[in-house]
Amino acid sequence: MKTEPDTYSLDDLLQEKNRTTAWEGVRNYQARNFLKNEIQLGDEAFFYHSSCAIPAIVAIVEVVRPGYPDPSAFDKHSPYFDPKSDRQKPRWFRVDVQFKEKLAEPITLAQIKKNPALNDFILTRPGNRLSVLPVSVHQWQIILKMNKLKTHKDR
DNA sequence: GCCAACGTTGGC
DNA sequence: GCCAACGTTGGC
Repeated sequence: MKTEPDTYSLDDLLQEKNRTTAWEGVRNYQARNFLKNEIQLGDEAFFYHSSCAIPAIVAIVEVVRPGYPDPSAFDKHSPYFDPKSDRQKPRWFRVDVQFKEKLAEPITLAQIKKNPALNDFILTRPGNRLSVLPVSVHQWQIILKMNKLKTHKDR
């Protein structure tokens, strides 16, 4: 799951109540379908910083509430407002995620690109613009092996 | 700031 | 349903 740290960073997540946030504002149908149909309660996800100096995976989060309608689409004052989404037939969905672990060191996009075992990873495919994208179990394990985890559960 | 790649819109 | 124009994403 990608986020621009200037807009919402890992530090922001860590300051939330229960270190939990609603992953709202996704306005891409393919990403929406992952949020709505694919993501299960208890799934883990990488928390990725994009559009910044060093794009990288910085943490792991856990889905604590699976897909449900994104109310920011109904809010005229939200930057994510979409007049074409109505409450009877919501167009956009979100999930809630909770902080789980912070990586001891970020796994950078550059590192991921250099790893031939991750050639099929959607993140590194040219022109990829999905803000929510699937990671196979195999890819997940390869990426985790690229770095040691340091937990911050007791902070 | 540039620009490639892609998604969305809307006329036809 | 096609496709040109436009907007957005996101690495560099």
